[in-house]
Amino acid sequence: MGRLQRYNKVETLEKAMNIFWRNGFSGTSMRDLESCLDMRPGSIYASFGNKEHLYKQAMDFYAVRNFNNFKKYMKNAESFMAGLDQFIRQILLDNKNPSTCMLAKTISDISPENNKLRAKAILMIISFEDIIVTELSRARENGEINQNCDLRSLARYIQVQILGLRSYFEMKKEPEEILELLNDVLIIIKTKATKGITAACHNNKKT
Amino acid sequence: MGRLQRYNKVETLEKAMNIFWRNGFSGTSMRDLESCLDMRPGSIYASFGNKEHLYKQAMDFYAVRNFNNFKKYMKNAESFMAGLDQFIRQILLDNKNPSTCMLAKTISDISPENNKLRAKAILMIISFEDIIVTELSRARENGEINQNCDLRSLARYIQVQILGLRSYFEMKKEPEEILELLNDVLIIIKTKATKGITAACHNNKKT
DNA sequence: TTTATACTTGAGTGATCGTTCAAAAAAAAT
DNA sequence: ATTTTTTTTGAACGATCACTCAAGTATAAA
Repeated sequence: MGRLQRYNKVETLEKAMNIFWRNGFSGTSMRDLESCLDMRPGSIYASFGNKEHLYKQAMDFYAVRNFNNFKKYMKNAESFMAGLDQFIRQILLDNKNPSTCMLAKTISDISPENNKLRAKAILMIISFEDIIVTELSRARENGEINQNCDLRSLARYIQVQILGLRSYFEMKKEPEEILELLNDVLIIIKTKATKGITAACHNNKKT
Repeated sequence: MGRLQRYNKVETLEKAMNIFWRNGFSGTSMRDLESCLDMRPGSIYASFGNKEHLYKQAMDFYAVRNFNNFKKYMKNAESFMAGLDQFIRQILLDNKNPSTCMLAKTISDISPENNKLRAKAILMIISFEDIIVTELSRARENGEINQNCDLRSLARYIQVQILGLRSYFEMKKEPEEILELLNDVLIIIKTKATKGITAACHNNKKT
């Protein structure tokens, strides 16, 4: 039956995710990974293939954990808005991890030659948008959202808000500012959802 | 008087900015720079110091160009909102450069050890926020903005919107979606500016 | 106890990294 | 012409990069 595995694959992937998330793909060396995972190169390559493949698996780990987190908050909350509030709040107030989305970071980090990783990240961001749409349509059935509201369009808007907040608070984390901006953003999402506004004209649109 | 300089410093810095902006600090090698700038390593080091110093100068170049661009649009437009519209539109619809803000990218890219670069990027983002506040107060004098409006807070909100849009459209650039989202975002900024809303309570705020 | 199997180890691979510097080249001054 | 000054050049440096693989170690079956 051979020697037993010294490393738990899930725990190891979480460690890899943390360091990749913080330092990026090209900012993380195999030697960084060796000390972070407490594994020698041979073991890493035997378990995860190469650096790129390990990054892919770390991204999968990140995405699945995030998607499940979002669904969990949505399930437990009394409304879509309450769930969204809790979900974003937990991300922004967490000081252990970067506030920037790892998928967004991958898309901007990766040089043209590694566009396999880029493409994968894009697919996963779109998947998350699909999940938002699913939750939105459930919320609409509960009467939380206007019938005329374009859910896909609203989901895109929500994505922009989340990415904006996460990107902004990567530079400074002052709780009062976080909560004020989060509050602003949520009020407007709620207004958009209940009023069903999509494409009213603002004054300098020439059409 | 010695040999004449073969390279124009400004043009060279622009090239350096472009490749750094696209590939990031650790994603760009000196050899990439050598071929992009058409300079041999000795010349690069003589003109710009080392890689980190060159990156700093490229960031300065980026920031100054962006700040001036913003001011130019504000000066030429008939209103703050019209200027903001043109400014963001031009960034998002430009296909030659990444849509992500180079400063935001620097902040998320850079590993803890290089936090000189990080700190510089943060300072410059805050400077941009100051410029927004300046333009907002001018707009308030023109009666475009409510007297009760907290300009610093609104500037922060605008930053989040810009960062969100730029991050989102780094993954896909579909003009209709860009224009729709930009329109959505601008309407809400205008509403916030004219109504002077700051911190109304949304339904699940427990205070 | 021995054998077969599965996993870990870490020295070592060639390639590429950021960086240096002596020599060559091009201009002005003598 | 010769010298002086400034810039460019590119081979070469040690360090680090991602990665390999033969040898070592730990388990279960025979």
